[in-house]
Amino acid sequence: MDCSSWINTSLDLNINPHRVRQELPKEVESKLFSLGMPKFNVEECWESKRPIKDESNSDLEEELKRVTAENKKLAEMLSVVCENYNTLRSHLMEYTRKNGEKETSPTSKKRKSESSNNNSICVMGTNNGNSESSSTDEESCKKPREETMKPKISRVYVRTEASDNTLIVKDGYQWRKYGQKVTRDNPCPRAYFKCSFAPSCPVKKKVQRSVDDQSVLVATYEGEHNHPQASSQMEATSGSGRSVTLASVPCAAATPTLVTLDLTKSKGSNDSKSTKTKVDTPKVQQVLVEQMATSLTTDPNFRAALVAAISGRLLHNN
DNA sequence: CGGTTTTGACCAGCGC
DNA sequence: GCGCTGGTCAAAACCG
Repeated sequence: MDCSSWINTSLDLNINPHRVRQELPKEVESKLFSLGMPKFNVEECWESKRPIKDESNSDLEEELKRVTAENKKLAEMLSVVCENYNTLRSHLMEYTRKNGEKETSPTSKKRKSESSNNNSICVMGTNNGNSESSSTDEESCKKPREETMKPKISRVYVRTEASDNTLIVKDGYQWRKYGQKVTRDNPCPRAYFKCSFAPSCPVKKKVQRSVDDQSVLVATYEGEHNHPQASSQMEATSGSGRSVTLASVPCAAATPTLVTLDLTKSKGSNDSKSTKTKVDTPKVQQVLVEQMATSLTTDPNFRAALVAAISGRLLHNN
């Protein structure tokens, strides 16, 4: 699989309000650049919007209202983006379902069934400790007979640093490694994990590096957790390592509410539990991600609002 | 000291 | 039946 073309779609608006002004522009600029947006001079934005020191209170209040309105506008745009994402995903599900019908050749053999029983695919990437994910979390649509007998299996692709040799995929749950094996078709060892948060939790996880791209970890989950996620919030807010939970987005400095976009829990309205979700074709994943990125980066309103919000945020925090 | 990781041994399924 | 392979077990080592 050629994963080198995966696109970083992370917005990562988790701006630390206490960060000094000089640090932020580079980070924000790099994030926007990773979205394909042309570089813009944040300093200019900053300078143009920075209030005069002896500005009156009325001006500050007006500025506050403006920033609030921008935040509201951004929130609306975010909801639109989410809707677009769900629409795209439903289209993807429809596409994969049509393709999947042609290749449903269930086998009774245990080992061979593994490759044909992957009904949920997640794609993640890491970038400087921040994580993003697009995921589908569907129920199996295999024959009911098999569905009742086999645990739910999902597969997650995690892009890691090339120098990262660990087989750790931080997904908010607590795992205990119980085995490691070198398989025949992959020189990299496969690690076996059990969920250790709840003793009765039947979920198991296998983690192995991709044969084609060893910077990509392939985590295969078997079963469903029978307990709440233990540390998703902690993982999301810490921003360390690889996490399934998407980056958090604080809304305002005065009220640091976290909006966690946990796409892994998207068993919502657009999900069809009877939809087959075998999405092993990287091209399909790439097209999906590209469409998402394009829909964001080509929207001038979104760009303008984002720039205004960031600069306004800097202004507000100063 | 308790939990986790490591790692060799063991077991079961499958193909020949 | 035998060998190969993937998955699991369990004792020892490790770690905080």
